Amino acid sequence: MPPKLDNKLPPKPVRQRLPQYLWYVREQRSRANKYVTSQEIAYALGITSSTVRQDFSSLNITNGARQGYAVEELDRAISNLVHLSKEKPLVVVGAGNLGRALALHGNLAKYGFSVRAIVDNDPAVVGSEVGGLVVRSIDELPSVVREHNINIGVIAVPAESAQRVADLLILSGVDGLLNLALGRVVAPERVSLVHNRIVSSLLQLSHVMPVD
Amino acid sequence: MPPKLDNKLPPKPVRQRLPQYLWYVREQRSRANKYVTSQEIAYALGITSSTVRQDFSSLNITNGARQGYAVEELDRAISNLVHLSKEKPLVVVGAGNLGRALALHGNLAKYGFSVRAIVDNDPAVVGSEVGGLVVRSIDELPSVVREHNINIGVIAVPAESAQRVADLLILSGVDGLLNLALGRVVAPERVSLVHNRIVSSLLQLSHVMPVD
DNA sequence: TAGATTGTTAATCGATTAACAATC
DNA sequence: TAGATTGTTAATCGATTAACAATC
Repeated sequence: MPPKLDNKLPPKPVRQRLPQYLWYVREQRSRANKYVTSQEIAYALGITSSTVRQDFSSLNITNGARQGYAVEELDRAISNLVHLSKEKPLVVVGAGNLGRALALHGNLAKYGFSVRAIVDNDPAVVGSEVGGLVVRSIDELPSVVREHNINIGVIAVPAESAQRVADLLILSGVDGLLNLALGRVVAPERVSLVHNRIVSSLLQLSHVMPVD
Repeated sequence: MPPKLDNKLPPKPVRQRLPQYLWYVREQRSRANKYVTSQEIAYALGITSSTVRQDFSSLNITNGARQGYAVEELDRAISNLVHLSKEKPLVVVGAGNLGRALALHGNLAKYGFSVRAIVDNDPAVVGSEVGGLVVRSIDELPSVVREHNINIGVIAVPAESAQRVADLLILSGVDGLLNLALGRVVAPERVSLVHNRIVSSLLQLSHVMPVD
């Protein structure tokens, strides 16, 4: 039996926490801290140390049972898991405020994401420049995707067009979608789909629905 | 015993779905559909009809056991629950790309959120205009919050400053925080806090961590 | 009424937490 | 070694789903 070749993806909540783990670990590293315990991490992220250990258990790192996790090794393990150093080319559909903000968003690059193209359906916008990229027509989407080996599409269009754009992206060969629109989007099994909606987040603020 | 005065907040996952319910219901309304069943809603949002009914059960609406829910009544009930028509003033901290996109984001208004002010700590940015608002200095935050009766603060600054900004917002009297930064943010019990991180969403795309 | 759909209880599923023996 | 911290199993918690009697 091989060592431990289970190539299973960590469950969604774990994947959600990975970027924060990474951020915290780097923070420690930049302060020249060599070790960090599950308790410290837990406190910093507002979760329990048990969750931290549970999450890390699949990481296949050396057991630092006396002084906690070795910062450097942790960094490497997590970075590796999220393919941090691998370029992940993406296209932004919709050159409105949100689309532009995303294209200019510096943090994406830090995690290996690279905005390779931005497209829009408004002829008045096509041809204008956003962060060094010329906005191209949505009609060119298929060729743009092919050209740049893009496999992630970001949907930053009004709700009504979200599904249409999704279909077009999938047709163009993308296999991952980030939907920023409120609209309904469905995708076939083989395409992974994540929703991120600012308005929903705001409505989650519990005091928005006061008990009084 | 009074009718049913349990003033309990719906659980977080329900709150997450409310905007989507609302969006779908309005969609139907705009098509002049009078009734909608839990099955139709479920299909549209990619969840089960059981979840839909479970979520709606606390809504205190008339039982439309034959033809489903009355669109108009649903709309009213959900809108009411999320205080859709009530103005919810907010301040955006950070006039970078993300902050500006948010301030210009039309959808916020549709849900009753109103960006009343935007502040930044960079003197070069203070004084410039974003969507009809003049960017003010972060030093003025307390008075800005008081002036406009703001109770929601949006954190759109680099990770390193996130906690500092949060503290300042809380001190200024805000009781809800939306954190868009990757950094760690903690807040006292009485302040509600929600995180929304684009990078985390992107990393959730499962194909970013391929099994091969 | 008969048929369809809800509202609600109970069963299932999955994630978080607690606990503790194994490890350094 | 003794003490601290991990890795992992078992217990708990909460959300989703299934099922079905109540309702229109």
